[in-house]
Amino acid sequence: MREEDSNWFAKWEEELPSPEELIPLSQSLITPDLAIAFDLHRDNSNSGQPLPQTTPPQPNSSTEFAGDSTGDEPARTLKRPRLVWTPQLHKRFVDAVAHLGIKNAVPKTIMQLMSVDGLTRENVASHLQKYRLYLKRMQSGGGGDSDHLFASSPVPPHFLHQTSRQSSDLFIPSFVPISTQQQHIAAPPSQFLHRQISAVNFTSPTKATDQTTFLARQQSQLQQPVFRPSSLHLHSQVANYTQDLDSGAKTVLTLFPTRDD
DNA sequence: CTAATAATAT
DNA sequence: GATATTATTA
Repeated sequence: MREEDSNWFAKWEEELPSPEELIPLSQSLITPDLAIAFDLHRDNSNSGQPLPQTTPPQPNSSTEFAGDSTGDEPARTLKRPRLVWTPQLHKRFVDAVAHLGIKNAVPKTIMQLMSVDGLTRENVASHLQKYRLYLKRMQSGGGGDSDHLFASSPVPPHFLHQTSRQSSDLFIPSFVPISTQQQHIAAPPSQFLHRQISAVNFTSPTKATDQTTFLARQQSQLQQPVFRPSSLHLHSQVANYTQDLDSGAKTVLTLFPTRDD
């Protein structure tokens, strides 16, 4: 089965374009601020889950912020919409876990590595929990037709084999710097599709993954519609976390700006 | 952090 | 109403 170990990554890296990868997800992160700014409080009629394939538009190119109302400051204490784990997002998750190694694959670290703005530790923790259950279930019974999301991303063999420890994950080849060029979190209600907000998300600076910071940042953006973040921006930050990895971990990740997803 | 349970969406 | 997904709590 060793051969598979060599191959699995090859196949993985091959990155075969699955339908999910191809579909243009128009999912952007809508901050509570924006939500309220738009007068959309909690429309659960349809706001929750955007059907993956029913979301046609891709008007994300516009960096315009409709109606930057003046009185939207309280980003705190507001409940942000449910996070929707898209295949892409999940892939980032899996990548992060894989590259961190099971050992360091804890919510906090994963979150940091993912560098997905707006993503909280709780989000990752919850997803990680479910992911572990999925792995377990897979070892046991196998064919699970329910876990469509998880099935969309290949599961590194390492995950299945050992339950804990093992840092062999370090030898993993080229690591894709998880740059947050266009991340999709939370689904925009259909109503909003008209005024689709293209939230340009940059990775967190040094370690400020705080929601507050993030929110503040987005707000700033709203007021300064002059952002065209280039890749440069990104990897300078990405390079940062290298030190943050496990103290024993020497095999630092090779981070180049890749526009994978 | 992890596991269990509640809440919410489909 | 049941099931799946995510959030919250222990």
